[in-house]
Amino acid sequence: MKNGNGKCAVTFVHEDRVRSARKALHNDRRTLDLSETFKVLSDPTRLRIVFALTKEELCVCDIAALLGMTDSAISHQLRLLKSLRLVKYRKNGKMAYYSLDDDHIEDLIRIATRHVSER
Amino acid sequence: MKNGNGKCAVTFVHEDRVRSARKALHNDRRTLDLSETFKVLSDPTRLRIVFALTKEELCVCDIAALLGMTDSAISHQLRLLKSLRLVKYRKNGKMAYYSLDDDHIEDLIRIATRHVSER
DNA sequence: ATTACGATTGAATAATTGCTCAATCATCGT
DNA sequence: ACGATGATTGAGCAATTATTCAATCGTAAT
Repeated sequence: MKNGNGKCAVTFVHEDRVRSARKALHNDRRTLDLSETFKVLSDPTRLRIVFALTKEELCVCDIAALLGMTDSAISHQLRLLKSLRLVKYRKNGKMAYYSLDDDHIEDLIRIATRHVSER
Repeated sequence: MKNGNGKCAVTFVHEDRVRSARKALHNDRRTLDLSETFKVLSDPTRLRIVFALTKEELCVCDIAALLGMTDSAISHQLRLLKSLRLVKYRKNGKMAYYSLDDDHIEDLIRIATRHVSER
């Protein structure tokens, strides 16, 4: 008989290892928070925004000019970055000045850079 | 007249800052590589797989049992993780044993964890 | 008050993505 | 050789997502 249900025969699983590995799992809330943090950095546009903000405090308009995109597109992405606390902003008159909110972000980028440049 | 093209009036951009920020941008290849690395960690299922593999070397079947998913779904995700060199595997008979390929991954998770747990 | 402009927002669209299902491959045991 | 099993693969579907477009908000200047 074919093993049609897409699951392995339970008796052949390494039960001890699975039980041990289970301890390394986080709760759903934590797992989701982590995945969202990585997700916000998983878009090239948002990454470029972050790169730019490591150097300078910029307004929406600056970033749009720098990346050759519309203010609207940038504003949408900044809202995401803001909601996950990667960037913060201050308002001055009509302008909104954005900057990085968290030192960890640069660390994340540094390590990921090391990962992609090796081998 | 309304500013209908979605762009700011160029004369009001902070040209000096934009020029400075431009230096922080990476080339497209590097930016894309980085974003893909973050993207592979941006899915809860893949994150759980990585968590599990920090503790134990596991076969596809083990991971499927641990996460309560089909072998197929896990295999698809492992292929992604493998293609971005987050995991490696060795074959032994019918089984494929997966493990983490890179120390940086655990660093990434540690720092991201710090980010989400603060504040 | 009116006008202009930087910024934000919501709806719509096109593209991407995670999973399922079914088929297939590779290997082991008989 | 054959059947069973772990693993892989491709097509297809539902859900998510990045950007555009148009409308709107808030502030500054006249």
